[in-house]
Amino acid sequence: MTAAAGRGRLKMKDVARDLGMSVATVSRVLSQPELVSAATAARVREAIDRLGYRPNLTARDLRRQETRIILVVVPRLSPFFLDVLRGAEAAAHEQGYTVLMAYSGGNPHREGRFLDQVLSRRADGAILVTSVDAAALAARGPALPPVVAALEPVDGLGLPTVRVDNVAAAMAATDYLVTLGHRRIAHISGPDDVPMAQHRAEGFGLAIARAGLDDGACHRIAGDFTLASGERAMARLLTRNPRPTAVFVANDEMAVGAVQVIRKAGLTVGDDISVIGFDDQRIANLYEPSLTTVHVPTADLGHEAVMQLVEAMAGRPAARDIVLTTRLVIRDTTGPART
Amino acid sequence: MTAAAGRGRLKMKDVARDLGMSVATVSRVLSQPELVSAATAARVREAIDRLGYRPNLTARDLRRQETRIILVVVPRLSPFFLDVLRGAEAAAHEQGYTVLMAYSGGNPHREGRFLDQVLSRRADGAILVTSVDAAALAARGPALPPVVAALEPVDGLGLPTVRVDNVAAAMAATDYLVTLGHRRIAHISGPDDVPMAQHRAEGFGLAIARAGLDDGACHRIAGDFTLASGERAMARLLTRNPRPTAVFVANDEMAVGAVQVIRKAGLTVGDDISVIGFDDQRIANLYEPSLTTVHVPTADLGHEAVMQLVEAMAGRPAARDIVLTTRLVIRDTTGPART
DNA sequence: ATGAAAGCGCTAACAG
DNA sequence: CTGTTAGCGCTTTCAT
Repeated sequence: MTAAAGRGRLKMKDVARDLGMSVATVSRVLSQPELVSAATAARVREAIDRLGYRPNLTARDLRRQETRIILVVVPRLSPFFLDVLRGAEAAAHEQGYTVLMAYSGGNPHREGRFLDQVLSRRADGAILVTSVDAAALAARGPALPPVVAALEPVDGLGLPTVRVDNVAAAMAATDYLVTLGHRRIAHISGPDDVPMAQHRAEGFGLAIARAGLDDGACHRIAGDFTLASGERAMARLLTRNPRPTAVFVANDEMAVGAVQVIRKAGLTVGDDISVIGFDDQRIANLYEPSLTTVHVPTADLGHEAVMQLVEAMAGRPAARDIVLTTRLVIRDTTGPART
Repeated sequence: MTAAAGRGRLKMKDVARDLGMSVATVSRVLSQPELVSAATAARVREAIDRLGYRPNLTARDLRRQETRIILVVVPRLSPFFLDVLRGAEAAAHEQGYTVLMAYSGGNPHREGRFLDQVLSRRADGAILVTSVDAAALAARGPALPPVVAALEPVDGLGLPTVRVDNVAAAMAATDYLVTLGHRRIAHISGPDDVPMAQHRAEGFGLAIARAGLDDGACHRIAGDFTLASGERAMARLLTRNPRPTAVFVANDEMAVGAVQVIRKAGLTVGDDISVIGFDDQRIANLYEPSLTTVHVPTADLGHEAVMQLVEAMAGRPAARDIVLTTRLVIRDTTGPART
């Protein structure tokens, strides 16, 4: 019993021979049954079942030059990206495509390898749910496969993009804190080299400047989007004197970490210190106190990205840049600045 | 630039012609460079880069009869399954395989279609992180591809399995509540038709019986593993008279829902009512009060499943049934029964 | 060290 | 309606 012995060894030829027919007829029963007489089709199907034949999709793909597979490349396996995937999955199913997901770990090298899978026709197209290094992508040569960027644009390649306006959303969130009377607002950002983090930090900076706040009092500390890094950043912020009265955090995970540290320090969140997160992940509404945060339509992003990809794969000109709307969801971690 | 027009359709033949060589030589540079002179190899690589050539993996797969791809089929896109995927991903990477993930939605039909992908040689093997309908699987014919079941066995097919002992773990959790003096212990289970849910419920029943508790006072209500269903189930349990003093819940999500309902009812969790969850997901430790729960080594399950699959694909006899250990993690939602 | 040629299993003209 | 045939792009003997 070697591995090969158990595999789908039977070929179409074997089925044809069993029936005394040509492989073309068997193939037609599988691909274009309307071209075959009902009686013949029935006989063929019976033989297929009886023999346990399975078509070799690799051969079919090679011949048809398409796979009906969409590859979704995600940088991390967090619930956030899962939501995007969920939306993509639903749209692909509607369109008769199968979604396979690949995990890049944010590693440009691995990201490139998955893109090669598409370039090499193992999938018809790809969605990059990530902020890829544009240089790494450009290095893959002039011949990019059908690719749609989701969440963040990939600079300089003119890739169709489905995203949210992180800069504007971060500004709106910061503005809200200003409206509440806060003057010393800190920002816990994501990694400096991640475009999404950069944009959210940029929005923060713009809002601070526009409000005319003292930039020196508005500290910025970088985390890495994990809860633990949010805790570390907040712990450092609490040592500043005077300490901030509000913190805008670049995602919900870090925001939860920040809230925990604030509470452990004996301070009251939403009163002593206000906190705003980003993404509106499930935990934002689940945690106590529930988190004021920026809602991002993750599933819609995935759904729309697939629709754009399907257009692109069909050779139709896709919209270059689709921006979905975010909104600030006000819950329990924000309140007026105490004077 | 002579290359610009190519648009990803370049074939090996085009590279060979550009160099005045045969395709065999180009192929060797890519697959078996040691058979080619260093000078030739360098020239070929230069041309490949210059022209932006990418090999067609579908053609290669067809010829080599292998893809080095492992398909991981998950029933739901929850963090729980993500953790399993994470472990699988790591192990596959070590072994030179690429993991692609497919989402079945628990739908046996779609599960079958993904299995067909493997049977049809689009992947070398698959891991079913789920509780598949054994009948649906058996119907795929005698020629099953290399498949390993993770989390739950698939009855009657003798599939290699990597799992935890849900029955024993559920018994241990329930026993702990008995030890604390609880006599009216309820169970919020998962869907009746999901084997994992069945096993956890079975363990609960065995523990209740062994402790000689009044079965009529130990209510069972089925949820669907979502937080909202845990809330609904707990709300109903609170209407029972006398109401339970402890609840064993089949996963952490539902347990969190249950805890929220208990608190909203003005009762104290861990004092008025004890709650035990299952899985030890991140939220179990994050939520306040932190959740007493059964730790499941999710990433290890994925890792071990891949290792078993690699063995199976190599034609080596894999272990039939690997059981990883769980352990009860005692946190804040459990306490002695009040007399 | 390199080239010529035979397929991998399937689909799609093109003929009957 | 069904059969014959020519590939899809690549790898791998078998020659040289």
